[in-house]
Amino acid sequence: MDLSGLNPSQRDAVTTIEGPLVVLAGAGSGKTRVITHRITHLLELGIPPERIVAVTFTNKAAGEMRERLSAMVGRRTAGALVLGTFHSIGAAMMRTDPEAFGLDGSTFSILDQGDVIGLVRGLLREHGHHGADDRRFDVAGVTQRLGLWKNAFFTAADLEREIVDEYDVVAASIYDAYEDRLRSLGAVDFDDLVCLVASSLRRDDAARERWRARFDYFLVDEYQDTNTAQFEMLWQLCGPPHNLCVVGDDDQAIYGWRGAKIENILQFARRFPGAATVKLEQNYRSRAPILECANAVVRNNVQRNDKQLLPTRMGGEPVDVVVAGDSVQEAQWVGRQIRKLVVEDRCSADEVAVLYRSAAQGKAIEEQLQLHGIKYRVLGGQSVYDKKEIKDALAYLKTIVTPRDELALRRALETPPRGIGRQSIELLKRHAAAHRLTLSEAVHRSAEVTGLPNRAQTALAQFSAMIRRAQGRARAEGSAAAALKGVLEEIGFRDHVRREIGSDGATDARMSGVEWLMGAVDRYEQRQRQGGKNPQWASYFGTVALDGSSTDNTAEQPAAQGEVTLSTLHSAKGLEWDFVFLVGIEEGTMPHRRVAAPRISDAIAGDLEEERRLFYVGITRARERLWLTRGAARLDRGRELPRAPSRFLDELPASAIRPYEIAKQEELSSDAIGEMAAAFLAMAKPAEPESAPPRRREG
DNA sequence: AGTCTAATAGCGGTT
DNA sequence: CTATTAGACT
Repeated sequence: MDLSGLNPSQRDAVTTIEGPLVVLAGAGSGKTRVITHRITHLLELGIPPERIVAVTFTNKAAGEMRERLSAMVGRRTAGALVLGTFHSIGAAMMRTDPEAFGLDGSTFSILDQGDVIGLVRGLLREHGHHGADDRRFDVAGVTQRLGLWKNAFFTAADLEREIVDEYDVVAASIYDAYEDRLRSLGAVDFDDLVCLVASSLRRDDAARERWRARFDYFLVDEYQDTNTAQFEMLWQLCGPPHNLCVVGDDDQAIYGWRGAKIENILQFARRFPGAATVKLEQNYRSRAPILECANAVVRNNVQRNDKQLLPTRMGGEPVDVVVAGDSVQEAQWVGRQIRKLVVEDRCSADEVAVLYRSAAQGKAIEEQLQLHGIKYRVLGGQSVYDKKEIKDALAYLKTIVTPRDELALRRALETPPRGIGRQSIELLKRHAAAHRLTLSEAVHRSAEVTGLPNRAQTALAQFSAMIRRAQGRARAEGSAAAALKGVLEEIGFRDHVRREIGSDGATDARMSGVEWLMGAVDRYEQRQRQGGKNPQWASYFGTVALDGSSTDNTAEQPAAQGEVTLSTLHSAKGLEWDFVFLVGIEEGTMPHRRVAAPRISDAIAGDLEEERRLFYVGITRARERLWLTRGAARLDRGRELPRAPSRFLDELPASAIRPYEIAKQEELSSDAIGEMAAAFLAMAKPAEPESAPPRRREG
C-alpha cells in the first residue's frame, strides 16, 4: 500500500483497522482519499470484498466511490463490496432474507414520500379526520411525525409522552393503522428499510448471528447525519470487536430536521469505549481567506468539537460580499459574472457552482444562464421519479409486470379518468377481500362485481383486456418497455398530459421525461436479458424509488462537459468547485425564516446552529473564489419586500472579505449587452448545442 | 364520474 | 406569483 501521498493523520485513519475508530474530517481534508485508501488497504490485507460494508450518504456517492475503487482494485473486486446507503443496503438485506425482517417475500414495494402522503391522506379520511381535508392541514406534518417515531422505535403506547400538539394527536391516532396498511399492501416505506432491519436483528438472535457472520469491517461516511435507527442497524450488524470506522464532521451536520442525531458523532467514543479518534484538520481545498471565513462563522456554534481548518493553499482573493438592489438584479449579476468566467476568462463551466438555501431559488439563476447560453445542471429539488407524469407512466409499467402492486394499479385505473372512480375501486376492493383475490384479479373479473355503474363496467373490461394484451406482448417480445409504450399510446397518454398542464411546450418537456423513463427501463431490461437473467422488477422499482439523485433527463447519459452546477446547499455537501456563488444570504432565507417562526406542523423545530452549519458547508465548497450575494429586496407573493442581510454576514472577519455594491447603472447597461449577445448567438448558430438552451423552460 | 372555475394559502432541506 | 383544491356544473 502506497501511503506516501497521505499526511500522518490520514495514514492513521487508513491503517487503524481493528476496533472502533472515528475520523473527524474537516471540510476539504482529503476524506475521500482516506476512505478509498482504507478500503484498498483492507483488501490488500486479504479481507474478501463481500465482507466489507461501506455506507455512503447517497446512492450517487456510492456509485462514485465504486468507480474510484474500480480504478484502484479492479472492477470485479470493487463490484463485490457491500457499498450503498443505509437504505439501499437494508433493501438488499430484506430481499435476500425477507422472512427475517417480517416480510412475506422479496417482492415488496418501496413507497416514496408522495406515496406515503397519499396513503396517510386516505387513512385520515377513513379515521374521520375531516380536518385533513382542510387545506391548511399539512399531511406532511403527520407523515414526518410517523417517520420520526418509527425511527425512534416507539410503540403506540410510548406515544402518550410525545403528544404535545394537535398534529401529534392526529399522527398518534393512525400510528398502528399506518403500519398495518403498509404490511397489507406488501409495502415498506423508506424508514422501514432501516428500522425493520434494526428491530428484527435486535429481536431475533438467529437472524442477528446469521447476518453478523457475513460481514467483518464497516465504514460509514457522513456519520454526523445518521439517526437513531441507522445507529441501531449498525450496532446490531457489527458486533464485537466493533470493527467500525465512522467518518464525518459535526460542523457539517445538516439533516437534524429529518431526525439525524449529531450526538452520534459527538459521543461516538462513549458508545464505543476504547474508540480511537483521528482528526483531519489540514485543508487542501480552499484558499486562506475562504477558510478564515469558514472558521470564523462556525466558531459561533456551541454544539461542536473544537477544531480549525488549517489552510495549505495560501494567498487568493478575499471573499466578495455583494449586495444587489433586488433578487432579479442579484441573479442578473451572478449570470454576468459566470459569463465573464466561462466565456471571457475561458474557465471551465464545470468549475462553477451557484448554491442556495432552497430549491426554488435556482429558477432565477436558470433563466439568466439560459439568456447567456450557458449550460448547466441542477442538483437537489424534486426528483424525476416524483413528477406526476413519470409516476403515472411507472404505474402502468408496474401494472403490467408486477400486477400485485395495488397502489400502482389504483393509480393506473384512475389515470387518465375513464369512469372508474374512488367508489368503483372501493367496490372492487371489497369484492377482492370477500373472495380472497388480489385487486388485480378483481379487475380482470370485474363482470362478477355487483353494483358497478355501467360506465365503470365497460371501462374495466377494456382496461383488463388492454393490460392482458400488454402482458402477453411483454412476454412474447421480451420487452416490457415496448408493451408500456403501446399502452401509453392506446390510452392517449400524451393528450392526458396536455390536458393536465395546458401548454404544448410544457407537454413536450414532460413527454421527453416519459420517453427517458422508457429508455431507462428498456436499457435495464436488455442488460438483464443479455446476462441471461430475467428482469427483477421489484428490485428495479426499489432502486428507482431510492434513486433521488436523478433530477433531470440526462442523468443516465455520460456527463456532458462544461456545465455550471446549480444546487441546494444540502445537495452540495461533499462537492467542490473553483468558483462558488452563494446567493440569497439574507435573513429569512439563510437562516431560513422557519427557524425564527416555526409552524405547529413542524415535527422538529428549525435550529439556528444547523443553519449556520449549512452556511459553513456552502463556504467550504469553494477552492479559489467565493461570492456571497444578497438582494436588498426580494419578490414575496408578488410583492417586493425589503430584506435584511443575514446575521451570518456579521460573523465574517473584515480582513478576509471585500464588500461590493452593484450599481443600478451597471446592471442596466451590462444586462442589455448580455441580452444582445445571447440573442446574437442564438441567431448565428441555432443548431449548435453550445448556444442552445440546455433545458427547455416550461410555458 | 369527471371537468371546469374560482379562491386561497403557500413559498426548507432528502434517503 | 404559483400550485393546490373546494365546489359548482355537465
